Amino acid sequence: MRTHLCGELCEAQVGEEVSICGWVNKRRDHGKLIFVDLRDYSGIVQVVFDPNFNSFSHEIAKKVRGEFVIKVDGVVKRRDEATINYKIKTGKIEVFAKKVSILSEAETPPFIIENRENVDETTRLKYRYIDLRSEEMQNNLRLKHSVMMATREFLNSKGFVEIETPILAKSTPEGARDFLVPSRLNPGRFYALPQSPQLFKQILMFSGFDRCYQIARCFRDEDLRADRQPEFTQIDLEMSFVEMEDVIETIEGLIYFIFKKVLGKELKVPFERINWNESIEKYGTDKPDLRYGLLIRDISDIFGTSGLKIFKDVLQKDGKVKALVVNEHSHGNSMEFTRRELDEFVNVAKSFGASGLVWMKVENDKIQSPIAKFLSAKEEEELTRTLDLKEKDLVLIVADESSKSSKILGSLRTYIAEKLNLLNKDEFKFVWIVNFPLFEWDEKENRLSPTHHPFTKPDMHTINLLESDPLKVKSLAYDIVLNGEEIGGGSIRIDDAKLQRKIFKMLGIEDEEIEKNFGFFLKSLEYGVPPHGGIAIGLDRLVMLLGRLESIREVIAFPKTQSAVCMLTNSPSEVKEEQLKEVFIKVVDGS
RNA sequence: GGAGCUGUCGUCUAGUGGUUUAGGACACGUGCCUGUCACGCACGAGGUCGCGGGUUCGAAUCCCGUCAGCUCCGCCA
Repeated sequence: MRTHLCGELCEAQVGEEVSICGWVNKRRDHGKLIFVDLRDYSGIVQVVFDPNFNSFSHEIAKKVRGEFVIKVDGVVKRRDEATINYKIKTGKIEVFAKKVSILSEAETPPFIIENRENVDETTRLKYRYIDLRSEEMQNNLRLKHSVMMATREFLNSKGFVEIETPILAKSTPEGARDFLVPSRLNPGRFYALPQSPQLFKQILMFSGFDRCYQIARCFRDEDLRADRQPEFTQIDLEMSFVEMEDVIETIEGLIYFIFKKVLGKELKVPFERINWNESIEKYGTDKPDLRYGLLIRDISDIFGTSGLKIFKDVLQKDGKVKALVVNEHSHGNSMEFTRRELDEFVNVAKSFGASGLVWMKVENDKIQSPIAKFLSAKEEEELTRTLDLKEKDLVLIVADESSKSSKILGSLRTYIAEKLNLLNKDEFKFVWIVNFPLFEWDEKENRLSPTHHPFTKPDMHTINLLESDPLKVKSLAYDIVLNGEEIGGGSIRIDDAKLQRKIFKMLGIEDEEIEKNFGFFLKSLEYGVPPHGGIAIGLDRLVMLLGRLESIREVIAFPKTQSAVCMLTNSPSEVKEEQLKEVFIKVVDGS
């Protein structure tokens, strides 16, 4: 049908007869001459319809409109020096049309493709087939494809086997909310779409595949965010006879390979590592952005004898006074915060759950602050020395329960970094978070819950605390963080049925529930299991960051809105009564 | 479940109680135009101001509710 792609035509084809197909990007009608910019995925080329050259095709070109799909047979000609368009790759040539066929007419498009950046996302999602024609979306999805290709190439070369696991899987009440699928053949029973192929990939290790991976679709029925969709894709892998170091090394190799292959960028490996508690202490989060400083400091000691009620009360209740130092060093240039901006920080901190925020700024070598008059000379001196305060430095202080004050300042840290433009968009800063606690305390349920997941192996150096102080037990889990986004996480898994059962029990799962939900898995652990571990990398997030994009929706062809609706197909939708009957479902309350 | 922001021709937007018969740009239609590439010129068509209620002599504008989209908190083992 065609001999060339629009974007690949160049001076080499001058004089040749070519056939090209594509969408009409733009038509410019000069009465006699008509110019059409023809677009396919490779690029744009100008087609000239000249009545003196071919009057028949010129007549047809009069009817052509934007987004029509046409086929053009013509001759490639070199453009006159004066008419060269240096803005496009094919600007030195043009195609003189001998014959044109309209393959498909098109309604006037709801938006101009080149203008998509300014168009409401709802409209773009409703007409996703048009949005996807844009250079940006083509690039984004092709970028994702390249990452998938590189992943397969790398893992295949390391002895991994790609194995599929069920999409119709088993519901386990642990973890995220499941998407349920009713079973027509088994009335009243349900499959669940997998939140991850976790247990299947472990069992494949028990089956002796040694190493396997899959580019796996995962489903979680939780609320959406800019970086979260109800269905998303993970690079999911599992390895036998390995320790944490082996998995980490494999992933560093994979990420290095992807960046080299896809962006031509050589990353520094190995990546930095931070202990989980250090991450929380210094950055107030388990996914720190290391592209900038703004460290959190514990200044409780300074206020140990303080008469200041807001600090005294917190410290007496075992809380902490913590500070975020915003200084010229981390900012890169001189700064001055207005009263209005300081008030804004207070409000932002409150929106993150702070009961208050105290600010201090150094002006003319004096500390200015709403609490300045309550500070003793000694406290002021210690603050200046401990935090190494210089002229114009700003200190933001939160006093609260230790982890809460860290978390609030961590959120504030991100907010300020964005506001002060501390983020280098071209930098890729990876970091491993290690030494996670095995459990967290679930305030609402009043029981232990796993930090990673219940199959994570405890760090054997701390296993003796399992009974006495379970919250102090560390795990062999690891997260990989890129520019403040968690892009993956994994662990060495429990390979002992007795320990696995004990962990389930500690999580407060009844014996009966354990049998019902995990009986098959506990049994599989009893027939010869290799030490094993793995990791899952969030493919969409990784590609989003690789493409320096703001939203995961930009790397998913047909994403859902924040209320989990597909604007293109209008799913989810109601179904016919008969369909419901077949699967024994009765809608009780649709509201 | 909660907080914030947004909603005006196909698209992007101006309009903060009366001069609005809701204005502009792009797109669209018709005509003219042989070198444009953000083509140009002329004319034209196109709006339940998200929806419902209220306040007012008068509402796109103020108030209440509601819906939708986005960002965030909770949630995401």
